[in-house]
Amino acid sequence: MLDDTDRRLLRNLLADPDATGTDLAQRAGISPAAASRRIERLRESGVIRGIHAEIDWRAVGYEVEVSLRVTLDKTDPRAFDTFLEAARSVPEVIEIQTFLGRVDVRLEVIARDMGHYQEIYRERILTLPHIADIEALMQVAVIKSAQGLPI
Amino acid sequence: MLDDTDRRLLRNLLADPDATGTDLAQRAGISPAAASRRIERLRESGVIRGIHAEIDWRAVGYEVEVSLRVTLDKTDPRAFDTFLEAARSVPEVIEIQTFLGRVDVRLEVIARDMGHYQEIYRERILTLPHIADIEALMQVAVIKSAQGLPI
DNA sequence: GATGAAAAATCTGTGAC
DNA sequence: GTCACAGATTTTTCATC
Repeated sequence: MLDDTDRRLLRNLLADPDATGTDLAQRAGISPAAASRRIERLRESGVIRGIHAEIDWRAVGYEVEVSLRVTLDKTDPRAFDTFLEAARSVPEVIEIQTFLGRVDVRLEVIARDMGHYQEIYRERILTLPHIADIEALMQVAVIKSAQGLPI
Repeated sequence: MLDDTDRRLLRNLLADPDATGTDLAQRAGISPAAASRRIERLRESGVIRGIHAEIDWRAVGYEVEVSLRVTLDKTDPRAFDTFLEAARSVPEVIEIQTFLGRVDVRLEVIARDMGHYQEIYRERILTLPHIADIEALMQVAVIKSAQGLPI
């Protein structure tokens, strides 16, 4: 369901995100038409989840970035779903990951400044359903996000 | 340094990553040429850090994803830099974030399976310099990553 | 079912204003 | 900032393997 040519396309796409389809085709040793069709197929099958712009939140006025580890109340079996759905609707929550273990969820929250963060935290985070415990870390920087990878 | 038109371009770029420059121009109420120049400027100034494909690692054979919180040895003042540089060179580390507080760094590590993870953990993570403590969480899923945002 | 070649459609970027 | 245009890029068509 994923041959060597697909892998080569993906590897180059990650290593050089600004490469054009024609570039990728050349490096994978196929024609631009074939590359175009393969990449389309990879998107439809979900291997490529999307092609997104990565924003420097600080540069657009969001100076505060916080990583929250949330532990949920285990008494309600639907707590997980209810919580996730509610968290998804908070615009300042820019990432949600779920885990296996004591910590259930990690939320990445951005805010314009500390006052704004306090506001979001009190009004939009603490009000999320089924929270048992929260632990917060202030983020300083993102150094690396998925570059050259061994696909 | 960032006017309403820029913000509108960014907002639409995040909300609809597949939109073409021409689409974004229309929605921002400017000509495609102006949009092209603005987006170029946003990239050069670092507001747009890049445009990357997001991969479903499970779909390409990386079944295991682990989030590691690393605390560094504080006796060496250069520990931070040395550690980060070494961590950056590990291909299976797909994300590095630094924090303010007890935990210094979060690493996101992917592996093909548990055996592979053990190998990476022992040979490429534990061998990183200046580690004082590590705490691991197994990731189950990523639910949301930066969609519609209040820019 | 997938490919390459070539044409068509579309998009991006530049220069003039 | 717009407009017009040249150049590049993506995508479709079609014949072929």
